[in-house]
Amino acid sequence: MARAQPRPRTPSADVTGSLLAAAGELLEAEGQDAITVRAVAGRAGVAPMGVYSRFGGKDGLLEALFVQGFEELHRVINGARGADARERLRLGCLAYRAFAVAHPNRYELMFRQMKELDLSPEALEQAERTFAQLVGRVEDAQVAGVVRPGDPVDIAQQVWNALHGGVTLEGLGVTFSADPERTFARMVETLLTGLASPDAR
Amino acid sequence: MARAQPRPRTPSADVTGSLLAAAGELLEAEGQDAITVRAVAGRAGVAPMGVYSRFGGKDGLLEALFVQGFEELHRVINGARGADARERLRLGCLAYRAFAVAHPNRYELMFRQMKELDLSPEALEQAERTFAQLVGRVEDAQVAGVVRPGDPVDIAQQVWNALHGGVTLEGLGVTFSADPERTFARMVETLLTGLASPDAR
DNA sequence: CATACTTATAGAACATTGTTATATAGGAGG
DNA sequence: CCTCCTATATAACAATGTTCTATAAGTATG
Repeated sequence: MARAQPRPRTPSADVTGSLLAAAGELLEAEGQDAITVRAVAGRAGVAPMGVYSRFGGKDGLLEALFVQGFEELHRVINGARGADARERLRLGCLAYRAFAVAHPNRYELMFRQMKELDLSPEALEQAERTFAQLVGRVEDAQVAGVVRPGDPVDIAQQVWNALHGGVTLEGLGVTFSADPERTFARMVETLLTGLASPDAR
Repeated sequence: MARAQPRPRTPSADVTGSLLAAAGELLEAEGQDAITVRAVAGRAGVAPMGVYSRFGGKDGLLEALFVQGFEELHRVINGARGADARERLRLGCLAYRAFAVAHPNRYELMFRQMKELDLSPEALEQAERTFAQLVGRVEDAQVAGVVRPGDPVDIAQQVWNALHGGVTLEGLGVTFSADPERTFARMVETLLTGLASPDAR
């Protein structure tokens, strides 16, 4: 009997995972602008509607990539070990850059989305956990006497400012130094040296 | 035939200036995303085509805003005066932040466009002039003996990294410190203190 | 097992954007 | 006065995020 042609449907049960994986691949390979609803859905083998039913729209998909990114960043920093507190703080900073260099498009997305879309509390919490990691290493360095006393959050913010600026400018390709990695490492040393002496003000 | 003047007849109004002004107003008021070809042309009272005949497209318009921004940033830093070389470097850093805080959307555009569109050599030169300004203040501080010897470009890059990161994170609203301006000022002090001692490596 | 109901998905449609093509108004030159 | 050229306005085109609608797949119910 001549029935109307049935519409092909995706047998895969893990549509959410397929979409997220497709978006991640597009992001790493071609950058954030390559993430279009149609491109992601096409790569995942589903219709564009899937992005809306599963993630509530493109923004939800980007937020999922944002959270993934901070989870990975947290892992990378956590993997930086050192003999003493100063070294752990220093290597944590270098690990921060290593992540950004290894995943430039992901890093860019993480901080661009921070402004463009209003993130859910859960997503923000993941970012805050990563910052708390830095605060913890600062506190350890204070206890060890290699970083001056004072609000560790304020000091960690100073460090984060410098780290973020360094990887951002390097990612933009607007570094004027010949060896950005070395300049970054020196900047971290400069900060640690400056933080070793009491606040001048 | 060939005319002596390339543009013998000017339109009744300064269309180029009107478009640029309209784009600047939209940028400052509503941010970069508000800059659409139709919105800019409408505000300037001309047809969308004007953006293409005058600026070669939206990218040309954004580049003009980019150049304007670096010109203004250069002026603001240049206006920062101080009693000695260290103070001039310090106040230059604070002036950098003052510009970014006063024109957050403009600042964001300046650094976003640096990646997204390939800028003309003239536009890049304006940005490099602004960086050279910072290098000059570093050199003066080296001569005065308040910044360690070494490649001034490398040291200026360290400083610029920190400045850019500070204003970027503040602009994103992801500062964890209670008083971002104070944290920024302290970060500059930390850097200057660290740069006062010879390179540890 | 068969039927009715719910849910998820495919495909099309809509609004907005940057861009390009086409037609027209308004001087400049002869 | 007529013709040509430039600039502008209008319209059309392609891509994108989003919404709408019909229907296939799945689930409960008798």
